[in-house]
Amino acid sequence: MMTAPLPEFDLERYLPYRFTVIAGKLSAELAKAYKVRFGISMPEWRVLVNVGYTEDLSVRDIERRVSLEKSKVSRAVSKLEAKGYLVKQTDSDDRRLLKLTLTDEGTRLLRALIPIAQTLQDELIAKLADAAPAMNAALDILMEPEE
Amino acid sequence: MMTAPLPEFDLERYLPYRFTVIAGKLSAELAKAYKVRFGISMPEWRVLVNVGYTEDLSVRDIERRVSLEKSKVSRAVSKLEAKGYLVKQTDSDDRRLLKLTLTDEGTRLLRALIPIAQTLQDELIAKLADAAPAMNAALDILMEPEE
DNA sequence: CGACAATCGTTGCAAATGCAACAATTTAAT
DNA sequence: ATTAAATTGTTGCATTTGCAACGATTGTCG
Repeated sequence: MMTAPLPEFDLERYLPYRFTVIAGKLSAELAKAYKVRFGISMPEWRVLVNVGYTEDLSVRDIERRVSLEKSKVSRAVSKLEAKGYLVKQTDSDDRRLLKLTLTDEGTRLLRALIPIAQTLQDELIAKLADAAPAMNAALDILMEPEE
Repeated sequence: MMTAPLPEFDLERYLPYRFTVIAGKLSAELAKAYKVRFGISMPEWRVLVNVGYTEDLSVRDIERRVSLEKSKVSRAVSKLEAKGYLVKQTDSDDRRLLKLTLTDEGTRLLRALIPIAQTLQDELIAKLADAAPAMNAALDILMEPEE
């Protein structure tokens, strides 16, 4: 007995799949460069950027801003602290919170990392050419939180 | 002594980051539905789709098509086999290769999974509205393999 | 033919991940 | 004020992941 035919479906054009593949490719390039040359993982990089540009962030703040699970943030922060790139202080107003601050060494590291990220971004934009603005508009829509 | 200021950088607008976040969101929805209702993981889903629509695929074929590491493919295939959704046969022409085929039960499962995926896709397209075609064009560019 | 390289799929193992549980602290409720 | 509920960051644990090594098979080149 034959089973009924499958409905049409093209994985190659399927959006969640496409995003996963592209995200993997894009992050892999950066991840490799950072890991090899600086021993830094993607979660650590994201934490660094956040702490670098905003003062006295907490783990929870970062979790919210960067869609990074708090356990991931916590571990990334601990590693960065162990490497001397940032400092944890407990907030005196609310002692559940941490105040995270880059050390000078952390700032130096971040200043080395950013041009690499920026170059990759520039290459992508160049590759996309005309399509870039429309794509960014689309990404804006997809980034906004569920209703 | 002050450290030099950081170059400008906006993580929120950074493409690899944005893709990672969006990919995570989109896949998470599907992954949860599939895991809860069918006990199927994302790698298993991708394998199912591929085997469902093309005859006698090998592990290597799937790896190539779906940017899924061969160890991931191998494990997904084994799990699907254990659940009775597909069958492995060694290719008689080249006995290093496997010929993967869905069982009837696997076909039934896939037929249940597809509408769920399709609905999600349709919602996304609706949400994107005008931006959809341009975004797909951009994704095409980003999907193509490195030079 | 025969040695050597290449390819396929699997597996071992260390590292990364997700999730729930937890202690510490703060907030809310009665 | 006292108890209960909620929040923050950490950690334990099971699962997943990535990567290299491996056996098995096939291809290449003398």
